Amino acid sequence: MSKECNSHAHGPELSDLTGHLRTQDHKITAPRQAILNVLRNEKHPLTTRQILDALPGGFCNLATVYRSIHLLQRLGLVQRYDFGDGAARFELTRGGKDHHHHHLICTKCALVIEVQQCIALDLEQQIATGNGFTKVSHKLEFFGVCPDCQ
Amino acid sequence: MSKECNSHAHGPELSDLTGHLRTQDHKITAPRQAILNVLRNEKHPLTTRQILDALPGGFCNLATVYRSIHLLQRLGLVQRYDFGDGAARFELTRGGKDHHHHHLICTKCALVIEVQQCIALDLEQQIATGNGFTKVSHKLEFFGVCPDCQ
DNA sequence: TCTCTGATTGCAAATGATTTGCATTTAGCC
DNA sequence: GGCTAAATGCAAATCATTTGCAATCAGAGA
Repeated sequence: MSKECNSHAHGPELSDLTGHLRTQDHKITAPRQAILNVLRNEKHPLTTRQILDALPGGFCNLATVYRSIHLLQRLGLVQRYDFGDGAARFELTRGGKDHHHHHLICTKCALVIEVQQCIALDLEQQIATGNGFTKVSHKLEFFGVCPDCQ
Repeated sequence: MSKECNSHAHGPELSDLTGHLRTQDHKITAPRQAILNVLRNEKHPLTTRQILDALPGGFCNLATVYRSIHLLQRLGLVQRYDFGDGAARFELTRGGKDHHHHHLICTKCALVIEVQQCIALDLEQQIATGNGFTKVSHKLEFFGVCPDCQ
């Protein structure tokens, strides 16, 4: 099948991918590149099914999307989000691992807005030390009804 | 089967249940009372399966647990939490709807610690007005490795 | 460039959480 | 005590996700 995936690459992530993959004994395959490109063109988290549908017809299997996404997640290139429905969503990690953000999700129409502020980091540290936990992280998402749906 | 469910009732929630249910044309059934009692004796959120297992053998069906939990949730008596694994967890709403809290979960052993502080409420309001959203809520959970698992 | 080998993929079946259709039972009003 | 809509049990359906296995492929080395 024809590769449209890395021909019009833009941004630094594709080279990140190749770099990260290579250093860890993983192969740079067409599905992985294609999935990464889908994520690069999206500004909101996608479910695995949405990723699959965004790939050119029959490009790869849903199982491969799952496996690739998990790999990218392990490498820190992809971030997982949970919006409270049963499905995990994935978004490209942009601007380094430290740049984290949250979302405001409309419970009626599923509109997603990025929330840049994060106030939980201080509390996170406080909670970590207060309870003797290490490697502390947090998940924070906001829900509501957007102007159009009110 | 013998009813152990509301014989040793303690705390205000059971009367809350009966009150809430009655005013909305819902029936007070043995499964609903039993499920509520399980939740009253637990201080951390439970999955539907854990609720079922905590009920005396074969007391009711898993489908009934789901339906009851959803009803209790709609009535505001039960709160849903997501710990990032695939399963929803449910906890009794204590001390009125305003008393909300979060959790610190060990990613190794699933130990759960309640986090009383909540710093997201201010931000929640700010985000609501800033984006024109109404009925804004949020989900915030902390994850880490507990002292025993380090 | 050719070969080799372990990593990766596709497919289909398994798993686990959750929902649903339908016939039967039951709570609570009369 | 009987009636009726609501609730339950059961089994099957649905949806997200994982997994076993045989076929394929990327990339290192000849």
